[in-house]
Parts: sequence; structure tokens; C-alpha cells
Amino acid sequence: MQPAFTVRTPFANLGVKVEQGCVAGIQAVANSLDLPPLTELDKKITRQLNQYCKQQTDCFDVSLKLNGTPFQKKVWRELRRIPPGKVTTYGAIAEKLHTSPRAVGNACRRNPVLLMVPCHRVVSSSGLGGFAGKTRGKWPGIKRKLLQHEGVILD
DNA sequence: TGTTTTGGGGCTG
DNA sequence: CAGCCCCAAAACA
Repeated sequence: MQPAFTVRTPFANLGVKVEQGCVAGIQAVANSLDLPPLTELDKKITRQLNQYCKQQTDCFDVSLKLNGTPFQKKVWRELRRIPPGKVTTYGAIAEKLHTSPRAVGNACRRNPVLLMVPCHRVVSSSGLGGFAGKTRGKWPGIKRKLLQHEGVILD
């Protein structure tokens, strides 16, 4: 089955199947595509992603070595403190870091690990906000589904 | 609904 | 280094 979209991680490309308004399952694209065999770390990530889909909670205990500017790392570190089921705004993050909402969105846009750095839990003050670098198209819809999966009530 | 301000990154020279 | 453009925002009229 073709995954609805691909989650980018430092370790592997993982397909995520989205159906009926929630994230229903994860499958490693490696099974169906020409990708190298999964390493132990890949399998661990896959297990944790599966667990996220079942339990709607974060189980990501891998240490991420993210490439980014010092500012981006500060923003990403702040994002990882947002628990599942909670959302915050670009403005609130900006206030904590003494910067501007615009700059926070810029750093979110460059987040390489969706889900593990939960940028989907940051919304605009006047709506959903963008996701995966896009403000239109399917990605904002996926953001919405991830939030619904975590039990967030959206207007 | 517009328009204006905004901070950081990436690019060019 | 400076100048310029791009943005997943926000405030305001």
C-alpha cells in the first residue's frame, strides 16, 4: 500500500498511512520500495512511530542529532517540550525566546523531523498555520489530522 | 479584507 | 560584510 505521506527522519524514510481522519498505521517504505534494509535504530524508530499511532502519545526516546543554526535548535528544543494533546502558538514560543513569531515560524519550516520535533503542535493565532513548509495543499490537512489524533479540539 | 511590521536564513557580490 | 528577497505570523485599520 502506498503511504499517504513520508515522515522524514535522520535514519530512514517512513511511510505513514492516513485514513478516516486519523493516523491509522505506520509501515516501513523499505518493504515496498528500493530502500536499504532497516538498521536496529530504524526498527526502534518504527516501533516508536507505531506506538505513537496506537497510543496517541510520544514515545520518542531517541537522541536526535539535528543540524541547524543555534536559533533553530533553541526553537526545536522548545517544541519538544510541548506534550501530545497540547498546542501553543508561534507568538507564545516567540515570547519565551524573546524573539518574534515570524522567526519562530521560519525555524519550524526547517524542522527535519516531523512528529519527533512536534511542530504540528504550534498553530497560528488566527488559525491552523502551515505545516511541512506549506501553507496550502495537503500538508495543513495532515497537521490537522495529527492534532485530532492527539485529541486536540479544533474549531 | 487589506496593509504594515517583523526576525532570521540564504543568496549574491 | 551589506544588500536583497523569502517566509508555517501578528497587529492593526
